[in-house]
Amino acid sequence: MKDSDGGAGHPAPRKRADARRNERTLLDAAAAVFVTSGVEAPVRDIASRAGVGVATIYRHFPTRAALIIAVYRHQVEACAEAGPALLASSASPHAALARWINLFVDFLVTKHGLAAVLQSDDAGFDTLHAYFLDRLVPVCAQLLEAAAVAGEIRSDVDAYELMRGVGNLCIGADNNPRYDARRLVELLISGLRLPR
Amino acid sequence: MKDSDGGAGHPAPRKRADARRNERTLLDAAAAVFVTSGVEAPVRDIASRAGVGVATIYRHFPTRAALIIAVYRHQVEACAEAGPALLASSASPHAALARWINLFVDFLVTKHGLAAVLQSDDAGFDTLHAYFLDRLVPVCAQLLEAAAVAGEIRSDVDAYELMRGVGNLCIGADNNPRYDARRLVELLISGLRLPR
DNA sequence: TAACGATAGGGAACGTTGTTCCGTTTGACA
DNA sequence: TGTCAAACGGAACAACGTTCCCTATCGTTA
Repeated sequence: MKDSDGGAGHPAPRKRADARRNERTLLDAAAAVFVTSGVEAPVRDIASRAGVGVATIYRHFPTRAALIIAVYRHQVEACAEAGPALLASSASPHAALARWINLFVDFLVTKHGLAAVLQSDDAGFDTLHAYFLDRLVPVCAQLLEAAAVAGEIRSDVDAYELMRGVGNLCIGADNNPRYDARRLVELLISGLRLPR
Repeated sequence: MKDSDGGAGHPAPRKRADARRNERTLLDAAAAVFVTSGVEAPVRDIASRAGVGVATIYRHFPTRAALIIAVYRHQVEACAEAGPALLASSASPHAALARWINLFVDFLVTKHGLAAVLQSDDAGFDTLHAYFLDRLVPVCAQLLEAAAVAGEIRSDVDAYELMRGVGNLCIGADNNPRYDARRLVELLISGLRLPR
């Protein structure tokens, strides 16, 4: 975790005012374009929406993954932090798990194309991949562990695999009335129950 | 179903010999390139592998979807026909369903990138999408119906949704030792069981 | 067998994307 | 106010899908 601005950051020479202004402008523009055209919208679209040149995007966000991470960082953090909270407030670990997964699914299906890009094996998205996984897999693992200890689910489920699976199920879930990712994820989660 | 060649096809003026030869050559080249570079390999790669110009590809296969369908048609047909056979030979409808889904998963995970393209909302892949769905959803529906009648699974599962879900779970399953689509699909299928 | 017309082919050309480069502008500080 | 590094804009490059047009070839017929 690097200090973004506040604090006594010695090696952070503080960027120029126009640079910081443009960074904010770009984040807003990207967020807006992502909503309408998906996270794979052309770079030029984002640039022109922000009123800057394309090079400015690359200067601030060296890869598209970095831009996507910056746009959604807050929501991912919130999701990650909700895990322990749900575990504390829910009736059972399995209920907490189910609700947390729902949170994640809600996040994904409302971000046009994000789920698809998240599973892409394009090398450019490696850091995006890594960020989501690093942040969320441990939370998922904690919930799985608690539910397993409580004897509610089988104990041979890998958190990484489950997160990938849930992410996959969310692909194409937007604007398709015949495909409801939530329902399938529920099915998957109920498949976690101890066979008997 | 249109007659490919044999039979008394009146409106089929029989293509020129070089055209038929190139079509076969292209199918072979495409199959080979798909194996090494995935189904989204550059058109030029396929053309040069076949020793023809790019326009020749478009003349025979107007869209990439058409080419993919042509390459995998046999295997898809075999999978579709295996459904009723499994239903007849398995101990229970649920077992038949599980085995049939496994067949489908095995097919998908061995075709580099096919699962991803199958769920893509790119308009160019609509016909590919439609072909797979038209051919396989009815088979799946039949198996689901039989299992539901036998009281083995819940009856509120939509075949289309299940097929999409299984297809989604297969995305990125190749060359990733930490992600086993088969395991997750099994979880999903076991989630189909009647809650009790 | 030679000539002809339609069929099919090859590769250049076009449009769209991501990415990089370079000359110009601008903010920060003395 | 002058200087200079930081930041900018847009042109330029590369890779891709797709189309176009001229040429080569096949099948037929005289």
